[in-house]
Amino acid sequence: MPRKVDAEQRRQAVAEAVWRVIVRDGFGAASVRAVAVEAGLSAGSLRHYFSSQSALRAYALELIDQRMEARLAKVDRGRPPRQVIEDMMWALLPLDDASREEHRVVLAYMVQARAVPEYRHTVTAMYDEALALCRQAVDRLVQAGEAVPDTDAEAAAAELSALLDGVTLQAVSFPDRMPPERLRAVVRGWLDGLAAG
Amino acid sequence: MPRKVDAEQRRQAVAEAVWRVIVRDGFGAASVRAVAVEAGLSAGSLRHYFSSQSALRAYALELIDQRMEARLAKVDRGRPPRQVIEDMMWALLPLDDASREEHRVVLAYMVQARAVPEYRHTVTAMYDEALALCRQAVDRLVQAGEAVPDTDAEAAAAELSALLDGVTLQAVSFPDRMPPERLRAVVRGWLDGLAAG
DNA sequence: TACTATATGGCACACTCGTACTAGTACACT
DNA sequence: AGTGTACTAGTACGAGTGTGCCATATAGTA
Repeated sequence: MPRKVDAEQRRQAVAEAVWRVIVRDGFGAASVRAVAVEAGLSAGSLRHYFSSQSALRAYALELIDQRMEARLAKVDRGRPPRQVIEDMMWALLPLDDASREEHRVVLAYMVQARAVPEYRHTVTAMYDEALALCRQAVDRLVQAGEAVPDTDAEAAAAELSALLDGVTLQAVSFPDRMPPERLRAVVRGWLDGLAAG
Repeated sequence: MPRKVDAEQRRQAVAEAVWRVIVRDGFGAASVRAVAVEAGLSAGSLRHYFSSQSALRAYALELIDQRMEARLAKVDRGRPPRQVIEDMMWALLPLDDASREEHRVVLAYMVQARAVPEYRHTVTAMYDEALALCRQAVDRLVQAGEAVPDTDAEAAAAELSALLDGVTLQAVSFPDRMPPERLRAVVRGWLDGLAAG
């Protein structure tokens, strides 16, 4: 018998199957049976890892949040401010197929969260963290002299946060209109604008 | 019996019922039966106006697109450029409960469009029109001397488009974090920044 | 070798789904 | 008055849903 640590790996594998089904066929298609097939299990077997469908979906959301935070934590902080900030953005923004699919999952949950209160806490926490990150970015750029001193940090952070959500939405929904190079250019352009005043 | 013009009104009323169900219970909850109840009809009766569920959902998307374009067309063009541009933005952005719900519907379709190719054309057209509108806005501001002459209009339009999508997404998903005043402030702040260079 | 916990798959139940079909009603036109 | 069209409601069917239940298999332990 696999030990407990393997059970957690299996739960994660099932959650990743949830992501794939959501990306391929939409949130509503993530039925217990469809996820079980995607994960290579039977529906009855899946229920040994998740006692209900809502528990399954909730875990899949929690896990994607953890994965994104882990990716952000890996960014090397020992570089120039502007470089660290850009690296953080590139770690969070949908610049390749894998992260695009991740953000599609997050967006699907964000939309569903209005009908399913269970998702609201995690989804709102992700927004708050993104906004806080933007605020830190602006503060550091001001402190490093790469932004005009009279910058309204609060307003600039709100604007940056909206800009990042916008390019993310566009890259996720219209990947041919917002490819990685264009996405990077938009973000870099805004940061340059902050420096120029 | 009601004549044809009344039948079209009924179709629109049913489509609005679709919107309400999507906003309240999510896209997947817009079943034929649920929409029929919301519209005050029987499921069998609803099928006399829409031959299938996909036709119903497709019409509900087309109609919301028409409604938004109509709202945009109503903006008075005979005012100073900056005013006209702001008025257009306020006509399109989710600044009250009604337009917030409209954008929730659009966002739901945008997410579903990845699984249902039928929606892609309309949704992509809406994006393209928004981007074109941003491009026009930047051009007019440059022409009116309310933006620095060396502005990269293409890049600025892309940035503005992303910013608008971002504040829309935030106002729709986190209305308490992005209330109308804050949304207006973000947009005005960006336009001011364009003028300042 | 037994025993137990974990894991797996299959089945059954009540429910909802889209849709086809039928019957009945009300109005317009000849 | 008769005929046809538009409309409404209801029912039925097959498919898919979440979930409870149970039989089986495997691996670790006494």
